[in-house]
Formats: sequence, C-alpha cells, structure tokens
Amino acid sequence: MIDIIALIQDKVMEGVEHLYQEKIDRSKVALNTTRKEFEGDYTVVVFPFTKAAKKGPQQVGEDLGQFLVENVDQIKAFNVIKGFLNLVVDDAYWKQFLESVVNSEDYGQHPSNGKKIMVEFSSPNTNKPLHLGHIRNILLGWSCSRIFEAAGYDVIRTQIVNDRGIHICKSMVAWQQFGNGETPESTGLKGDHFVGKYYVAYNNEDKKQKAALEAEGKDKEETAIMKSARDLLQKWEANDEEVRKLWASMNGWVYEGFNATYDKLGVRFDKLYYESDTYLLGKDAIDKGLEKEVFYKKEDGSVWIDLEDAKLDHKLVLRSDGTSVYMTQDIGTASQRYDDYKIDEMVYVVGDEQNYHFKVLFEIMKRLEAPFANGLYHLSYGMVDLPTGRMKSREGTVVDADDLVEEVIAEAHEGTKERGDLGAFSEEEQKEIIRKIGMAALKYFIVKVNPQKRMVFDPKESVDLQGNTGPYIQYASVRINGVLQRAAKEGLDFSGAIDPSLNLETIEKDILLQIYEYPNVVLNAAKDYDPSVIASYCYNLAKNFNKFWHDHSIFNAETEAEKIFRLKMSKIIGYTLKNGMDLLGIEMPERM
RNA sequence: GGUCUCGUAGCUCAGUUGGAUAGAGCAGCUGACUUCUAAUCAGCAGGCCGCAGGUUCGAAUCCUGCCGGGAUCACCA
Repeated sequence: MIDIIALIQDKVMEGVEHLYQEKIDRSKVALNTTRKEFEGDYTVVVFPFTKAAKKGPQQVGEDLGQFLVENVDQIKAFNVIKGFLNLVVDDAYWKQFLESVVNSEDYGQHPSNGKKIMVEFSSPNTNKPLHLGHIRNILLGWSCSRIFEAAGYDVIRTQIVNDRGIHICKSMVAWQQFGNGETPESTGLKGDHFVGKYYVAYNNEDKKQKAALEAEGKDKEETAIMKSARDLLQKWEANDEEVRKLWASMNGWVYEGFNATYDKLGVRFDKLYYESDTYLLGKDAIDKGLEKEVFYKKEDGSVWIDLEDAKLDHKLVLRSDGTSVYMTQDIGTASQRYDDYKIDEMVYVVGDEQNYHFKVLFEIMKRLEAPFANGLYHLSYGMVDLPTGRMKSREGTVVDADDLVEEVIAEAHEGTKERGDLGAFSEEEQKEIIRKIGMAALKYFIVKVNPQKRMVFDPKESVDLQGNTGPYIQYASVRINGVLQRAAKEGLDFSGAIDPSLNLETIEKDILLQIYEYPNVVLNAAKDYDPSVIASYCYNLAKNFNKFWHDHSIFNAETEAEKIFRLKMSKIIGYTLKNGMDLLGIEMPERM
C-alpha cells in the first residue's frame, strides 16, 4: 500500500521544483486533511511557495493542482480556495486501502523497533489504601505502556514499592498499641484498608498527645507515639527481628489489598522494586562522581552537586553522616534497572510536584555519563481536584480507589437497567458486561485529559454514559458486533472484492481517511507520552461511525455491492475501536 | 522572591511541525425510534482563545512583559 501522504509531499516538492525551479524543504509542505466545508481529502497550504513562484497563492494553487493531477494517479481532482489547494483522492485508492486492512485484526500494531523501555508507575507508600490520585497515575502508566507496545517497543512495567520509612512505622506502632492482635482476616477488612485504619489511629493519637503537651506548655512535636514510631524505624534499620516480622506482615496485608485493586483496574507489573532493597543503593555512584569531580564534598562531609549552570542550583546527594537521601537512591535504582534489563529508555510516571527532582536526577545521570541518561523521561501529570477543591486527607475528602470503582459499576448497573439489552445473558455474564461499562466510564474520563494538565474529577460526570465517554465508544463497537453477528447468522459472505464502480459516500470516505491515520496516531501518542491522543481519536471514530450508522442502513443498502462494502467498513472500524480502547486499558463488551 | 507550569463557551475538555469562518461533550431549548440497539442522530443557543505588545502572508499555537491559579526551591520522601 502506497503511503498517500508521503506521496503527495514528494510530488509537491517535485512540482514546485519543476514549475518554479526552486528546491523546497519537506517541512515546508504542510499537509492537512481537508475541512468538512470544502471538497477534497487532503489540503496543501501553498503560501510557503509563493515567494519562489513569484506568483499569487491562487495561481500557485492552480499550477500545483494541475501538476499533481497530471503526475499522481491517485489524485483525480483539485480546487483552490484562498491559498489552500484541496486535493481529491480517487475512491479506488480508499477501496484498495480498505481491502488491505480488512483482515488485520491487530491493525495499528507496529513491528518491533528493537528498543526496550521500562515504565514505572503507581509506586505507592504502604501505609494506606490507593486513592484517586493513584488511579490517574496507574491508568496513565498502564496506557502508556500499552501504547509503547503498539508502537513496537519491548515494555517492562515496574513500580518502586515504598515499603520502608516512618510512614509504615506509624501504622505499626498504632497496631501495637491499639490492635489487640487484629488481622484483616479477623476483621474482614481489605488488607490495605486495615493498615490504613491504623495509620489514621496513629494520627488521631498523635493529635491528642500534641494537645495534651501544648496544654502543659511543652514542645508539642515530641509526642510519645512519635517517639515510638521513630524508635521502630531505628530498630528496623538495625534489623531487629521482631520489628522486621511485624513490618513484613503489615506490608503483606497491604500488598494483598493493592493487588486486589490492581486486578480491578486491570493492570499488572513485570517487576517490582522494593525501597527496602534499594534505599542503600547509589553510594558507589556518588564515590565515582566524586572522583570525576561531578560532585564536591563540603567540610562537614556532605556531598553536593553544583547545577547552577543548568539553572538548577546546588543539590545534596549524601548527608554529612554518610547516609542516603532520596536522590542518592534514585541514582542507584536507575543504574540497577539498566543493569537488570539493559533498557534503552525509562519513563517515570510521577506527579508534577516532583518536576524539579527529576530534572535534577536526569541532569546528574548525564554528568555521570550513564549510558541510558538520554533515554530518561518524567511523565509528569497534574493533580486531580474535586469540584469542591483539592483532596485533603486531613479533611477526609480523599476519594478512595476501591470505593470509586464500586460506585462507577453501581452506576453502570443503573444505566443498564434503564437502557440495556442484556436479556440473553446469564447473570454472571451481565455482571461482567456491567463491570466493563463502569470501568470504561471511569478510565476514559481520566485518561481523556492531557496528562500534564491538572484535572477536575466530578464524580457525577465520571459515571456519565452518554456523550464523550467510554460507554459511548463501547456502544459503537456493540452496534458493529450486532451487524457482524447478523451477517454471520445469515451466512452472508462479504469477503469478495469491492465493486470498482461503487461511489463512496462522504462519511464513508471520512471514516477511511481516519482509519488510515490510526497507525500514525499510535506513534504520535508514544512520541508525546500521551494517551489522551488515543482517547480523542477513538471518540471521533465512534462519532463518525454513529453518524454513518444513522444515515446509511447496512443491511438495507440499495445494492449488494454497497452492503458488502459497508460490512467491510464496519469490521475495520470495529477492530480499530477495540485496538484503540485496549491501549487505554478499556475492554469492549459484546452487547450492552 | 527565583524557577517551572496552566489560563479556550455557564461547566468539563479538544485544537497536529503556526494555516481557511476556534471545535466536542455536559447543562438549556427543538426535532427524529413500525428499521442493523435512541447509551444514538439532526438542529438552536452559547467565545475579547486571561490582558498588552512583537515576529509572520497568516498566531489559540512562537517570543517578551503583565495579571490570575498551581507546583517547587529541606542533611523530607
């Protein structure tokens, strides 16, 4: 299949050189799809050539249009409006395109590019359950990892589990003091919620003790429970057997809970890194950096890097007592990952409050001349706000991930009772379909927003099933299933050739152009680390299909040739929607 | 204060390497189910693209300044 876009660009360059004896750069050839109001498929902007031509835009358009029609078989007509050269591509080209993809169920999957990329996402602390902010992180990370796979990368999904530190010690101390030996089993609580309960208990107790200290006129920062937590942290670092045992079992409970949530969200990881294993890493790199004079040592023994020439200030990489900071650990972990997998690229999906941290980290890796330094990327995403403002754990406005999932599924259940057509399914199957619809609503709502932007999460809107939503796109796909199933049932074979004399409707051509673009859309989404590109694409394709469906009956088409053509169209639209939504982590139901 | 980032319809968001009269959805109003699923489709209404300059044949898009929101600038993670 000839790449029509590249072909037009080549011929435009050729045409300008032939007509006006001047070579132009490929980047000067702006090629857009033609706007709806005008006739044509692709539009060349001719303004950039007027200088070379020494003619007005209208004349240049006429010249170039004439040249293209004469020299490119696939272009059968043109018109020029105000400096825009609209080109009409021969229907035969689009029919041939449809034939070439109609049996490619994996349409949009690029061949391997030989590159290995690691995507880190989620990476929660282990002292409380996941919330809405994690959901954005997880969905972005998962979707990007799928997009990279579709773009031809070998992908390794990972997270760094923040399993040690003062936060988990707080939950531990509260459990010791108030737990009476309870477990998730004995209470029927999900593990992460169980541990989170003790984190809350810790904070309540700490607050109480602070108030008491303040009343006595003492330093309110030094509460007894805080001291106990710090004591636990020290014992943990000293490898105290009992403390380690408690730590392991509490983390174990949390992991069970997290895994249940990951399952519900449909994500998994290939490799887990635990902070308890990596928190001491990075010191070798600091030593080497000191030798190379990338770092410098202050009199107190602390080690720093001067990044002022990169507009980044001075940054500590090792404390005066020789212990690591977060940065040290990240330097070490990055190298560890490279050693483990020989990755070409590494993407960190982390909130935008850490933009500065990653700028510094990447700059350090460059100065240390790490072989993967140029493949590092921080996929920074904005915080999720509620219509009432920010989520604040102190004010109890944090939206819990598990509650949210339950809520959207309940809403999908209501919607299905009203509108659904699931009579033919068993209860079990119906539940599964409703789950897919609810999850589609939630996931699409989050992933359709450009990652770098802060977003407002309105729970009411997130469960909408109409308009620019996940279920809208699922509905288009379900309609397609309907026609294809009917075709199968009627024994209708539409594998034959498309009638060469068939005229394409405008909407049919629009759809073919759009599907033609899909593989490029995947590459662009990968290049920009941006799932929202795929989301808009799927929505627009579903919208076009719904219009097509409304305006043109498939089974009651006027001719057999039209019916066959439209069935082929339906099939490829179905694949493309399914493949696109899969890149967002969204599953398609059979019916709804 | 320094650095970074965002600002588009009442609300939530799109808007390709700068291209034609800035687009969707929701909310509001009007129409369309005897038909392959109306979770749909068609229409009306809604805009100083934060403000002011600049670059350009052409700016929501690039540059500068200002205004407004957010983040960050720890021997915290």
